[in-house]
Amino acid sequence: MTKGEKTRQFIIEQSAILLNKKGMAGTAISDIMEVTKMAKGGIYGNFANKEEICREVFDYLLSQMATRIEARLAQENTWKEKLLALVDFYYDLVLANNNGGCPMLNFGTEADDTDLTMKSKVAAGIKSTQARIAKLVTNGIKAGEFSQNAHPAEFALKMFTMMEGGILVAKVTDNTSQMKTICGILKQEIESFSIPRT
Amino acid sequence: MTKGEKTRQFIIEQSAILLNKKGMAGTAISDIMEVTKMAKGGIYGNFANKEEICREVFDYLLSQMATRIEARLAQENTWKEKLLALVDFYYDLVLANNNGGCPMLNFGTEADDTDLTMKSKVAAGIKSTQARIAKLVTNGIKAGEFSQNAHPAEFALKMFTMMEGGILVAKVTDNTSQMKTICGILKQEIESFSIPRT
DNA sequence: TCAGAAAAAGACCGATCGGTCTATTATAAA
DNA sequence: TTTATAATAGACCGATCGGTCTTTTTCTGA
Repeated sequence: MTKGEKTRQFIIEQSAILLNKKGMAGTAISDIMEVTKMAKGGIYGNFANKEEICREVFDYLLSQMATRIEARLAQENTWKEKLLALVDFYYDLVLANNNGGCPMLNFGTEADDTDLTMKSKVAAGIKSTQARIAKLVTNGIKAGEFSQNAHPAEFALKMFTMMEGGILVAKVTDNTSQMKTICGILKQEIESFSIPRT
Repeated sequence: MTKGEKTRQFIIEQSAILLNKKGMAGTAISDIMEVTKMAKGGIYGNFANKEEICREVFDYLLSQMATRIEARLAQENTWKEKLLALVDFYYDLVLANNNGGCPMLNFGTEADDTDLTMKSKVAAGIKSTQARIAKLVTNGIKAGEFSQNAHPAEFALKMFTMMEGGILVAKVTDNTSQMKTICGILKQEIESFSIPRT
């Protein structure tokens, strides 16, 4: 990793939460200068323009989430436990920390009518997030943990949309009680298609 | 209604979709001048600042939705039909038209970390939207259309969050199929707590 | 240790930002 | 029709925007 690559990564990491909170249009290069304590030349020596910083920050935030999720799920032994842990993960990661919430929600709502490139990046993120959930259900069915009647894609859609909606509610109302209820509903649904251990 | 009040309303109406699409930070006064075909003095003669325009536009978008919902629900006779119509309404209004989507989602995600005033306005909107859904369920229970086991607040939370999440997915992926699935799931759930007519 | 290259600083640029102010125009009551 | 008033146009303001460019500093390999 060259010095340039390190600095580039440093800028991305320092700007990530800022951009996730204030948005792309709401974040100025001067804000990024402030948070990185770098001069403008240092920023633009590593990025062509603001758009590029936004794109890389979004990629970073998504891959960071993915990494943390993988690590968390690896601790669990059954697909059911992994799925339950994933529910908790969203509650913890997105709300407990002061991160600005889910990047797919933030960047997605800002980009949907204005930024085609970012929009398709978010679409890819949503797709793989739902695929991750669906895969856990599918594996659980194969392993005999879940009923054949469980619907992987449908549950993934339900879980993803409720989580995103729940994050919106929690952040706007400054109250996590509804998010807790949502997690409870989802866990109950997971129980409902689980096959009791004999 | 004085001329000033008319112009004020005109500016709000013309700017509403623009602001809902491009966001508060992403919309410049020059954009509002363009869409209203008014000069800067005309805008600032009617509003103290950009924030005030944003606030009034949000109020307008919410009350517009409320009005349309009331009108649509008034056409139905039973609480169940009203509830089913509300599901369809969100699908139609928010996605079919090129409106920029749900203002609570758009303004909420932008404001949650930056704008306390707007944030509490969105919180109020979310609360009353959920209350509207819950009320339909409660009335349905009272009228004997729904089972006593139906949970108004929980269903309202589920429906609201799935809808908002579904709108995000639909807008970002340019595809309404998942939103359709969500509506199907919700309608099925409404059926599940409905008492068959004798 | 030093020379060449890579990286960063910061002055600078034109454009645009939100917002103000005065001159002009439209309105409405007398 | 006149006159006071309300409303709008548009020139203007300083600040800030994203981005460039030259200079200075830092790094690195010989």
